Amino acid sequence: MDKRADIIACAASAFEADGFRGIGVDKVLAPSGASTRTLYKHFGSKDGLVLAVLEERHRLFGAHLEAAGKGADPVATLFETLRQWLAEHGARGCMLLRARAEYAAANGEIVALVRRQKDEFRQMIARRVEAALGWKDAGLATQIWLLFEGATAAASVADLSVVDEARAAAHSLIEAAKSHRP
Amino acid sequence: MDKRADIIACAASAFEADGFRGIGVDKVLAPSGASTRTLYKHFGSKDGLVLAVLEERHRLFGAHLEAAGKGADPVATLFETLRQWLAEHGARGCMLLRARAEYAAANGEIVALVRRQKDEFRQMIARRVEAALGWKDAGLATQIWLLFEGATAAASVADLSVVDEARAAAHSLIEAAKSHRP
DNA sequence: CACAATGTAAAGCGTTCGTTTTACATCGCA
DNA sequence: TGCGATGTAAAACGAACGCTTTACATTGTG
Repeated sequence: MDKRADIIACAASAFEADGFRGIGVDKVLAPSGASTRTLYKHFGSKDGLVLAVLEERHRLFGAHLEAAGKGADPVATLFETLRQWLAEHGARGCMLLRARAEYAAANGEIVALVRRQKDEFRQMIARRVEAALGWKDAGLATQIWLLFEGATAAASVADLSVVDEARAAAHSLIEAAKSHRP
Repeated sequence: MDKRADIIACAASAFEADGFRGIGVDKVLAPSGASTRTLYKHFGSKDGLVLAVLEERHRLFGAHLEAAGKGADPVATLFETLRQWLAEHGARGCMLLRARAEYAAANGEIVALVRRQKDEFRQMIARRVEAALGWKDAGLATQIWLLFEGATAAASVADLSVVDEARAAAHSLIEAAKSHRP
């Protein structure tokens, strides 16, 4: 019975739906049934909870990617995992970037955390691009990353097929790169 | 001396820096020197001001695109205008999508407005893709859109060169499309 | 001049915010 | 058995919130 993990999981849904600044701690805690006292024992502050939620969110999506494996096409797997994630959690834009934007002027720790997480994410994509291509291509890796972030953002105002379109674009770019340095 | 426009312009900067829910009307009005009374005369509510800011933001970026013209490469112009915009206004993610996310559960009118604006934006991209290609390609237009949204989001946690990378990717995709149906 | 429109200045409305505090229940372990 | 750790319940804190109101200054136009 890990109350801390329970609070984080329920809080993530609440923040996802109402934003971080737009919801109070009482409503954030309501789904988990925890009291405010327990919140401040575990996290110290609302911002502390936000940090924990972001870390867990990043870890969980990474775990999904690991579980999906790299398969024959490690880049396509990226977008298939994204589509499945969005179908399950709802498409409201990247929670990490949303938090960064809402706390840009209010909490530098959150800004720094998200920057670190995105750097890590980019490196993971670069590794997959190298596996698909046979050699490193930093520019191509960035382009795949942009398609990923674009699909995540766009899915909040369009249907999930944009993720398939991103996957197709990534495939085109990789094929073009292959033909230029075979 | 258009006080209404002045309030909107100053409020846009304030919302950009602190988010929409994370800042009070007093601080939003401070840069323009307007009183809360003037705010409620003009916009009726804080949410009304947000709607006006979003409409102006969408209109202004469209005007920048118009001013830049379509040139020889109407799609490249898209990304060059974006880079210039981000350099001038700062890269904190698309303000429209940020508002949509913050008001997803609180204000359906804002959600609907942003959806309309993004649909309009996609159609403008589709027209540019058709001009560059010589024929319509809805899938390709969506892919270019994803690169645009991806670059806008990514620039908040990376440097502005990601916009150039997005432009390069768009160029690759268009060249590939040309060669497949010449 | 008079009047309507438009603005600022500032106090105050009730509500909600993040946070702290007091009081009490439950459980694993020495 | 007893005690510390961990939890809920609920009240209360000052501050900030969105918004309203009263009072007064400025300005363009009949």
